[in-house]
Amino acid sequence: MLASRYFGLMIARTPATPADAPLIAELIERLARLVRAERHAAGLNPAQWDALTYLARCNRYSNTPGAVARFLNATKGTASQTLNALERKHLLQRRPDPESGRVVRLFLTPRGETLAARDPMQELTAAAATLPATQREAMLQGLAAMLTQLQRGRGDRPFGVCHTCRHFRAGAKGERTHWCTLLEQTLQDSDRTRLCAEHEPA
Amino acid sequence: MLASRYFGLMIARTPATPADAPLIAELIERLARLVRAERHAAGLNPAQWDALTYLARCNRYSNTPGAVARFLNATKGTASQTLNALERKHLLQRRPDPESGRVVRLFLTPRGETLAARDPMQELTAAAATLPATQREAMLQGLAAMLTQLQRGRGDRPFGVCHTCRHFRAGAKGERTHWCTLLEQTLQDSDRTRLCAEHEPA
DNA sequence: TCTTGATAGTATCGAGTCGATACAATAAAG
DNA sequence: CTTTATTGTATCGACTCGATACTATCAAGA
Repeated sequence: MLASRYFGLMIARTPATPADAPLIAELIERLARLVRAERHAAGLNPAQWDALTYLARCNRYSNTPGAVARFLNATKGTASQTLNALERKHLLQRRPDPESGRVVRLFLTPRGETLAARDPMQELTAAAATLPATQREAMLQGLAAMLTQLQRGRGDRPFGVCHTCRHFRAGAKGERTHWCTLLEQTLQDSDRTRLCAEHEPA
Repeated sequence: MLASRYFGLMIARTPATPADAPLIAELIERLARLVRAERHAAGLNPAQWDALTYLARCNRYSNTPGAVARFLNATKGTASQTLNALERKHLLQRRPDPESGRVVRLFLTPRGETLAARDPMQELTAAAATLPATQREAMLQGLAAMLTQLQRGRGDRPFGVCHTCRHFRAGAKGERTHWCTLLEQTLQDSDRTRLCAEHEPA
């Protein structure tokens, strides 16, 4: 129990809360703040990095300003401004959707793709990689549980990847195309592991 | 392994990195962003909450603008502006240090103290509290390890509480005063669990 | 068809963050 | 007694962020 003695946040606010719960919250906050500081790099700021790396990782139905806004937990207005900044820096292009006149599609430019691969968050990843495997597993589950619980409390949708979605229908063995029953669209094999704004857990 | 399938961040950047390390990083980021959104409350913004709650929890030698800046991982200039905002809102008072003419001491007003107790981060704490105890323990250790590693990499000091510091000399049993060998000052019992900017692990 | 309403996105405003730079004052060390 | 380091502040420009107001498009019902 070195950790809890080391970072002492002993102010117990509700007696029902276990003593180490506030410590976990504190550590998550401080880690996030550290990465935030790290993410003022390459002329981008944290919000811009978030949007850029989201767009590098979402499937082709989730590359809209609205999806970015929801992913960033920001209002549409705020997200729109961040997208303006990325567009001004020629990392991103807005194009009208051919299907629907009120939808805008976002595409990274080659420069944007290149930059997205250099996300400063890698430092956090590297730190996580040094942990023993069993601990990583416990953290993964714990963090995921915390996130889904908080999101449920806010009533917003949690963003997942296609192949864990209840609208996903895998193609036959060896088949490289799949099907989304919600959008009624063909999915490429590469879409399987991409973030989708319409994701609903199976 | 529901978690890693649910949040698929499959872009392995270095082959040496375990597959779940980026997931952990991603989850920490998203949790932090959620809390950040939550922290636009009571007329304060996240940076102001950070400074306010730090000042509510630090010992009386660490309530300076410089310590706030280091705790927030911000420059002195940025921290100074945040402190301006808090002072304008009458949550905080700057007073010159009687000992040293270039040091400023920060004191929360009664309103500031009251507000600090209503930190929106409590939601994160509540989410952590629902986890099983063994998982909390693993997360605590893992997060602490990640934080210290990142801080070491940046070469900055990690902020701990007095009674884990190598400069701390506990008073005799039942004694309510202690001693700091660095500042050569008496410490009250209540200081034992407060954050100190000069902290060095024992 | 007309109309009402929901949805997707943008523009603008004001307060504030944030790093960078420049600068003041004080303290310490030679 | 002069450097030099430390502590803190002011100002600038780009940007975030929520709030508000707005436009355009689509959808569903009368």
